[in-house]
Amino acid sequence: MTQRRRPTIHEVAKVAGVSISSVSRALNGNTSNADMVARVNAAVQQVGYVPSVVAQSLKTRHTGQVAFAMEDIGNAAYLEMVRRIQPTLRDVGYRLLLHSTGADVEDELSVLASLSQNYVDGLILCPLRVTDRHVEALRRAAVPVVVIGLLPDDVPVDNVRADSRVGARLAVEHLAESGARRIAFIDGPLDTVPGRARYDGFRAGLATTGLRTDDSLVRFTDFQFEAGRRTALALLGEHPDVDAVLGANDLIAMGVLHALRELGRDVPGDVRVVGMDDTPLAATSFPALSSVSLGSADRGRIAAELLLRRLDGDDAPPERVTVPPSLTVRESSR
Amino acid sequence: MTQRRRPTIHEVAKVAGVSISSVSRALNGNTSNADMVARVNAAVQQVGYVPSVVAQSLKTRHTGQVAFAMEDIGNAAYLEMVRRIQPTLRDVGYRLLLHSTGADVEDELSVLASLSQNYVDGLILCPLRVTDRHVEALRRAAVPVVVIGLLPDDVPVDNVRADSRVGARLAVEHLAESGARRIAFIDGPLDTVPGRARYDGFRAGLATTGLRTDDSLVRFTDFQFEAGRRTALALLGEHPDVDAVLGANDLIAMGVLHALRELGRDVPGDVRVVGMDDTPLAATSFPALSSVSLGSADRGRIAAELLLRRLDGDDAPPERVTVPPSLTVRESSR
DNA sequence: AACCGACTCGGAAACGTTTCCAGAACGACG
DNA sequence: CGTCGTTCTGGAAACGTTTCCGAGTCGGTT
Repeated sequence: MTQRRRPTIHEVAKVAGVSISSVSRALNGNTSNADMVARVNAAVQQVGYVPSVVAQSLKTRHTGQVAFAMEDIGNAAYLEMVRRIQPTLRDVGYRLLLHSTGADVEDELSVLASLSQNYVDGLILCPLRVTDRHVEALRRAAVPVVVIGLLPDDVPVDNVRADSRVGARLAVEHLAESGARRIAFIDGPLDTVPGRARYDGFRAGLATTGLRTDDSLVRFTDFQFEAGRRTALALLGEHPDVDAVLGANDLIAMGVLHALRELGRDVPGDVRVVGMDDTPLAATSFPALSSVSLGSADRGRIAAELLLRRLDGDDAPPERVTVPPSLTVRESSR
Repeated sequence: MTQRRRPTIHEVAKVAGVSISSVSRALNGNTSNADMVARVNAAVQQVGYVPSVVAQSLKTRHTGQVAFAMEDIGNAAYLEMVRRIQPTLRDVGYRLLLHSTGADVEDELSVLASLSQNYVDGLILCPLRVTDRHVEALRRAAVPVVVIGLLPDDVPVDNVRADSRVGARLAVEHLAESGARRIAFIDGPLDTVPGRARYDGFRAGLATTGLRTDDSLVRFTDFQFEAGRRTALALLGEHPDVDAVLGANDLIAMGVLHALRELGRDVPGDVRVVGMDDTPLAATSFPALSSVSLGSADRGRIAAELLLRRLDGDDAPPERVTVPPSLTVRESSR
């Protein structure tokens, strides 16, 4: 490997026979003399010059980079977000940095703190939960931040949220309309933001449809397939009269489908099932799973757009966008 | 927002009453005088100093960043890779940049070219296919590159590959051992690297098990769920005697499962099904899908480790690692 | 007591850009 | 023909670090 030093703007200037300031101007379109531009371009070609983004960043004080931080990219919801955030940013020339915090609150905070190092121009953050220290860190963040998820009203930061409360209510109303009377709910942990919101939405749905609230039909477990399966087996054993189950996410709902199959109950004939998040799992399961989409892709796109506005210098007051949920009915509840 | 300028090493030096060189040395552990270190640290605390990584990068000529480029992060195989690459790099202080090239060869090449801008210290690349221009670009890449996927032998670049040929053979041998005699294969496009390798592996498996090769039982379609389902419906209509189907990935195999269900054929009683890639889909489908893992997570981890070695200055000849496939047998072929 | 080596510290020069500023060139106008 | 305004160019100063180099201090050896 020939360890030749890569050419700088000085080489170009020498070859073109002009000053480095003229080279810079020609390359950045700040010159009108066509002859100068042509000479510089020729010299650039000749020496194979490529600007150093690091030096540019140092001088211009922006990096052309944006970070996205979330718990685990393996989570389908975050994955959908990345898939929309990346092209949105890329189209206007930003690079995307990924931070998987791995469910570690300290790690989340250290990402926020590290923003002072100025290695990115902005951040999109999906916090697991929002502590006082988060609020403090968000207040003094060195660059614009957009938070995807619930956020106290007084935190001066752009915010995009899903409405999983309404989402859960939608699911319950749909199940009730299609004839279900004994609707069970398998939720995630109640001390997480989505777990809580979905529980509230479930009860709200029961209330609006006039169904009786029976907390013995509600279980809290992890947002995982096996957890959903085992919990469903137990629940259905104790309450054979259940005629519909709402899973707090698609993985749980898939577990429920498995459990029902093991118990020999027909879906949707005996029991209807609905999941949440509307991941690719839902469309390919058998029977195909009805699911409430919480608009992950949209949330990602909107967050990216909000951030881009800030990076453009917009200093309007922070915005709060709520993406409405939508239910896709498939065979599991038809 | 108080637009106060963030403090530099000069502020720290002034407050501590020492020179900027001493501050730099103290912060980088190049000084032994405990008193100096203490004073500098105190000053750092007092003014709230955080080093500028951009300035550091300019001076030290490395950025602490690594890029990972692939077609689409939505693909489960790439997703698994990212999930292992990120922590591996993070543990030694590197940040990860994501490039989804979106099946665009030009975009892939432009990523390679952009390496000359020196915004990353290294790259992990999963090329769709390897053209002459790729080879040329890889040869003159400005920073170390590790390629995940097939690569001509003479390209001087670290390389990690799966062995989907052996993977497909494994699947066929397993199906034959469990009693299948008429094994069909639904492959992806034959002009893609994995499509070709899996086809070869399928035929090799038939050969080693002594089963007759019948190309009317092989179909080429897209690596997608719907494609798999429709192709399976057609295939099984024409050949009702098929007693096993290998899908070239899990999505195709899921489509096959659906098709069999629509046709009222029992799995695995009437027809056994095996997929490839061993994605999360496989474990949650019903019946749970047997699948050949091509070691995406391992490939990601190994690629990251190889790259780290290069970044550490290792200039040994390029390495070539092949990750062996492994079959996980689940209900769909038991 | 003088000298020598080891060690520490400050000054200054990089790293590769952008941009401010001042001067040169030049046409136009009085 | 002199002056003024405009346009273009080159020099030089940043941006915020790291690191080289030389000067100074100090303890130990002859």
